[in-house]
Amino acid sequence: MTKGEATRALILERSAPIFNTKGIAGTALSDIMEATGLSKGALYIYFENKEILANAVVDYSMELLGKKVAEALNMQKTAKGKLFAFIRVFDDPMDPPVAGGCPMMNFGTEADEQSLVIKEKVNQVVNISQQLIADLIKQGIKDGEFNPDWDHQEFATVMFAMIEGGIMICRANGNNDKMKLISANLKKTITAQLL
Amino acid sequence: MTKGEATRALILERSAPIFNTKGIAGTALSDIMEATGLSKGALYIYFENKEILANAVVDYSMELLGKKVAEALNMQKTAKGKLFAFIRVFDDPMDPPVAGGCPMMNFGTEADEQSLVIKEKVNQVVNISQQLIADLIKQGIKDGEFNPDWDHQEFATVMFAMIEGGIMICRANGNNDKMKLISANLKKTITAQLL
Amino acid sequence: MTKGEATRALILERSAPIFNTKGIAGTALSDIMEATGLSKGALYIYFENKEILANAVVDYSMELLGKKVAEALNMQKTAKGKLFAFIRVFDDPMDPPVAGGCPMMNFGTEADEQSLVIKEKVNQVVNISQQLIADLIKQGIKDGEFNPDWDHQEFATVMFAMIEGGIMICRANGNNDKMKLISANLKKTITAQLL
Amino acid sequence: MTKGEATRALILERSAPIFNTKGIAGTALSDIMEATGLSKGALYIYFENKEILANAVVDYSMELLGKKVAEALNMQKTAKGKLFAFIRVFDDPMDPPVAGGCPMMNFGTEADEQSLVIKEKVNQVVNISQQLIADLIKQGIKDGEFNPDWDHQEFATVMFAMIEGGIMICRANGNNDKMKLISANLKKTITAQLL
DNA sequence: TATGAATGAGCCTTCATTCAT
DNA sequence: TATGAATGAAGGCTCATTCAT
Repeated sequence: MTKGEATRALILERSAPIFNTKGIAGTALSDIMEATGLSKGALYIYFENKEILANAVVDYSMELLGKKVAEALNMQKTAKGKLFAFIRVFDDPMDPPVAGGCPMMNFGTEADEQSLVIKEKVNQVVNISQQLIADLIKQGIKDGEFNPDWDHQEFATVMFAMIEGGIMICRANGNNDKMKLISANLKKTITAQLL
Repeated sequence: MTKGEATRALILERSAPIFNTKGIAGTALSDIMEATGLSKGALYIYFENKEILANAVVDYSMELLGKKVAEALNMQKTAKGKLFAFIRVFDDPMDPPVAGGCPMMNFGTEADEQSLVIKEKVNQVVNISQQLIADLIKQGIKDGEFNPDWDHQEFATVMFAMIEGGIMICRANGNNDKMKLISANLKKTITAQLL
Repeated sequence: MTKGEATRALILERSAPIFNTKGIAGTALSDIMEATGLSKGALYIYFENKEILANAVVDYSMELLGKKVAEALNMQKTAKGKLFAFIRVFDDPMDPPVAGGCPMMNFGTEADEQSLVIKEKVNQVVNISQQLIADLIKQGIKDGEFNPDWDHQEFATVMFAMIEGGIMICRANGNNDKMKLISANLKKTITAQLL
Repeated sequence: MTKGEATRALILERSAPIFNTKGIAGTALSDIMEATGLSKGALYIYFENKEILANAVVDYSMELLGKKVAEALNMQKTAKGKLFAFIRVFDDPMDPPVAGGCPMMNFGTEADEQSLVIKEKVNQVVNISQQLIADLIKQGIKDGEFNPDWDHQEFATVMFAMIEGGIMICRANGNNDKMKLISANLKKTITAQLL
């Protein structure tokens, strides 16, 4: 990794929590200068403009989230284990896998009518996430782990919605209480489908 | 209503969808001037500064949402009817009860680390909403409509999370497909608790 | 004239010599702030951006030049008198009719490959100027003042080119010496065509 | 020519049309980096700063123009031939001897109140050009080619002014039409002085 | 009550310049 | 000789806010 590549990586790493926290419109380049210790001019060496930086930060945050999920899932063998691990990744919204909250929700709500590019990035991750859950269940059914009549597509959407809604509630509340309820409920439903 | 009160109401009415759509940081006073047809000076007569206007807009949006829910619920007699009506209010995220999307999610994610005042307003509505659902179930149980063993507190949170998560998915997708799945699932669960 | 109109006029008046002297690219908004005593924000009330201001300044300068020429010509009765008056307007390139030099040459050379809008504005004034000279001669011929065989179209172009070239020479030299030669030569040619 | 000298020459060659086209203020070092394929640091090895580069480019452009004129004149024997050749060099302002337009006019108008050094360089070339024409005529008179009463100093200035003014008109017009008129007129005047 | 002229801080961006490698 | 990472001043522009009218 050349020095330039290291600086580029540093910028992404340090900007991501800021964008995720303050929003894209609410983040000033001066915030990023402060967080990185770089001059304004240096930022423009690596990112043509703020919009391009914002897009790169969204990509970075989504990839980071994906890695955290993959890591957690890889440590499990069974479908049930993997589903429970997925839930655990999002179990603690006050200390989330990507600093600042859920990037899907944060960037999604802001981009809704601001940036088509980011809206589409969010859309893809939202879809992939549900598909991942659905695929886990399908595999579990194939392995004789789950009830073959379980509607995996429906449950994937319900589970993903419950997690995202739970994040939203907990960040409003300022505590994780409601997420505990939700993850318990999800685990109960999953367990009920075990053969 | 004096002329002044009418102007104040007009400002709130016209600004609400803009703030809800573009976010608070992303909304300029010039946007509101354009939407209301008022001069900059006039806005400052009714609202001391942008922050105070934003707070008032959040209140207005939450009240509007509350009214839409109350209206829908008042047309129903049974607890089941009221729960179904609640779901229907949020059934169409692409044409939501408050223009621009769900104000709880939109203002909540932005305010998360920006404005404690708005964060607290959102928190209250989030809690009241769950409480409303829980109370409907409690009443339904008292009236002999629902299974008395139903955990109303848990379901209230689950249902609210599923709706909010569903809104988030649908706005990312750009269509209501997944919300149909979710509301069908919710109705199925509710029906299952009927005596 | 409202206060706003007065301010707008002031901005044009004070910016014109600066743009004409330093060029459009070379003129900073801070130069105009200083010259007008206005704040940056105030300039943007009257002109959407620098390009629009520059275009307005070009218009203003060309109109000013046109007025100076018209004024000088209106004081003369004969075609010869008017032609001589035209020459006199440009007789003193070190103290030109529009402060900073000839706006046709200054804006024309800069706009050449920078701004199609200004290039076209300059083109029009360049053509109108030659046409004005040609028309004066035509009128003089009609009035029996000039030799009817005089090629007025050719002379109009030659005279205009000599004046513009003369301005360029004199501003390079830093004195009006060569312009004296040129205007004497022009007057000689004109006189030679008198009947 | 060492490699360093070659690089220095390359920079001048490639920058000249850019400076001549976009102006000195309007040319960024990044334009020159792109045109030369060199890094920022490399440019600073050969030219201490932008001003010194600009001065060198002006010198280079003027020398290039001088060479083109000398070449054209050397192919002619008679004074008339040389004068006609001089005119031909400037005959096609849309495809001028130095790419981007006449450097005397372009650099002259910009430098007028910006750079005394460049203003003086332009002044010298403007004077030398007229002197060259005057000397050609003087030689023609001495050789018995031209009428000895011809005011060579006056005509030199008139001819030079007409050419420069013609260039300005044609670049505004976007075509060479008026230059044809002007060069025909000049040739007619010269021919009239032949013995 | 309402306007609109004006401000100034702050934003994004560009650019000439420097310097370690 | 040449690179490219980095700087910081300055440029154009936006925007919340003020205030005389």
